[in-house]
Amino acid sequence: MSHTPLPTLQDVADLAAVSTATVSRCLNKSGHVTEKTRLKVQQAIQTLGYSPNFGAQALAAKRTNTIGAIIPTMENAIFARGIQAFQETLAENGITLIIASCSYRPELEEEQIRSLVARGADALLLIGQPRPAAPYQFLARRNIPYVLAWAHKKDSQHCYIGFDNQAAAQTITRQVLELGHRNLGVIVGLTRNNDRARDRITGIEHAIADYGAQTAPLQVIEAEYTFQEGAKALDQLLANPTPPTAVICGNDVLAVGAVKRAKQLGLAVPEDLSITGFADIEVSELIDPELTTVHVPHREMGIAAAKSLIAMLKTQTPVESH
Amino acid sequence: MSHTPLPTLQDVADLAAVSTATVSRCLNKSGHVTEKTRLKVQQAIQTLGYSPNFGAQALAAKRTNTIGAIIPTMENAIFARGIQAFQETLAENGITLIIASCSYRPELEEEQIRSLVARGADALLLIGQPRPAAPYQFLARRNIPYVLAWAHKKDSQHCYIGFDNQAAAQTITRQVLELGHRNLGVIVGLTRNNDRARDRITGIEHAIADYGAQTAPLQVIEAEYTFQEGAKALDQLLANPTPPTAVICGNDVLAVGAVKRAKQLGLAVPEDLSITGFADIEVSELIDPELTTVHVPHREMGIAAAKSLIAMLKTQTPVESH
DNA sequence: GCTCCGTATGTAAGCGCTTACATTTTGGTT
DNA sequence: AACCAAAATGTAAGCGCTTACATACGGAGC
Repeated sequence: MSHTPLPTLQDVADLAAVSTATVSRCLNKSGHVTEKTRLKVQQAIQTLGYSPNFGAQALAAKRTNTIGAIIPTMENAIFARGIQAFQETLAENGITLIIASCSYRPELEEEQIRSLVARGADALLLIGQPRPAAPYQFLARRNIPYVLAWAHKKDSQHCYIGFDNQAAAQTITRQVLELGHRNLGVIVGLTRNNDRARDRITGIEHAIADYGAQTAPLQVIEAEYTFQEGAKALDQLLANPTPPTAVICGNDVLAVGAVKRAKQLGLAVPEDLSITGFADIEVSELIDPELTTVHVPHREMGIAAAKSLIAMLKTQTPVESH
Repeated sequence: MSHTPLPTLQDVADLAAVSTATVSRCLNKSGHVTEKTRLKVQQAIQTLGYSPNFGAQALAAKRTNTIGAIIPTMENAIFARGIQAFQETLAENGITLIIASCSYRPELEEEQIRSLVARGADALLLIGQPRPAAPYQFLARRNIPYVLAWAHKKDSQHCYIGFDNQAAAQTITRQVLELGHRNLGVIVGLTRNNDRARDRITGIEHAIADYGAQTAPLQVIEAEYTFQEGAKALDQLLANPTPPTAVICGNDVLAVGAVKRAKQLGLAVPEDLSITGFADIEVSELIDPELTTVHVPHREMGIAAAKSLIAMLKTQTPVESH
């Protein structure tokens, strides 16, 4: 397949009988251009089928209108939903999203940060908090704004978009304790490289401490993000000589797995065994009885993250945490 | 925050006491460079903390090592899983993914195609088939390779990566008919702008025709991709004076919703009412009894799509459909 | 020691756009 | 009609990189 070369700004300028600068000004809605010339230019763009060259634009303007996101994985419904909203909001503002996934591996994430920046990301969305200083320095050096989403911490230099996992876990645990349970079990995601999971455990522990509850030592089982692992974890908890009467799960997927297993074992939920979830993906309403779970506004977080980054890009100043 | 300007190729060249061409050659692993000078250059890059400017590179090299994908939405687990695999495979090959979502709206998709190309996508992944000629012409004009994923059609000029929805639907319907059912109901996703859903209906109809089945007129209900809508659709089917004894669902989400509703109504599944799913997202194993569903290799499709595009980019030639 | 050739390196011309600055046009005042 | 500020447009200098082409180098063959 051979091609006539694509039209350039110059071609448009020639056809419209104006200078390249004027065409550029039309395109970028900057500067003052008469309605008349704007029309001439638009006409020319139409007939030529012109569309700007990305590289040239990026080179000359020193920005790409591109924002990068590095998430553990898109397969997790939690991130998928938030990222979808993030992307929609960016798109509304003429910004393209580039995505990398790091499979919960920090060293990979660090590499991805460099890669996305090298690819021209003007700003970055990162997930969670624990991270060595190097990547932050790298971003600071290049003056690249970023937000830390799905995470929360007060009094930090970073911009967080998220909610307080610890407080939320503490609340739901307290509810369970109010019901009279005094022997809890916990199933959470892998805490290695996942501060969200760790925060939730802390919240649970605090709630228990508040109530002076927990007759037996608190059992905490870590499990991968699948139904099967949730089920296996429940087996482990129940194998204990003094099995818990209530199980707090760190996310809905584990909770659903646990509920399913409990029913297989002939246990009525919540009569025989109380189980709670966390994170509000829609599977939680599927099982019977519907899961008691913590509501997390994923879409809202995605939208907030996008807005913050856009604001930072515009003002070149950091924005307050949410 | 103020900054010393970032180092450029020229800076590296100066420090290493070579020309910019040589540095460029080192970076791109092209041309012949002595081991000795390669080391000098590497050294210089290290000490300067150099990393190439994306825009300049794109402008000069006329490619971005970026591939775009336009999917209806990431919130649908089907696409999330496939796209995740797609992205991983691209990353292994040093290619970045840029994503846009079109919410099942074709006019938006057309706009996104232009947008991603303008953003420098070297190639594109599109979902499904029905699409006016304009976008294809646009891509041809710019010599941008693309694949049509999650779709399938024989003897086409396009490269498809997918499976035959019609055949799959026909197979599962046949299984149901083999069980003796002669009055089926169908719940599918919205067919408007969704050739996959349409193909599935066709497959179901063919199977029914093969068996000369269907005592009553076939009821087909379209429903949005949510559990609730699946449940509502089941209500509609059952409202019929001669309600179906088996329900074929166009996707697992609808099927799960239908199963849940059936149980609420006191119907045993599959004894009183047989229900099948389609697409194999993991929710289908959640409900009890586990759904009979059509297995779809989402990850494999994502990987295949990535490989095909990379190949097309390398050879500048289209690749055969899968 | 000289020629010749293949390989390593240097030179410099763009790639297509943005934007600071220079110039022209416009239209309201006097 | 002449003047002038403000608005519109034009001019042209890069942005940082790749790559075709030119040049330098170094050893084999005579």
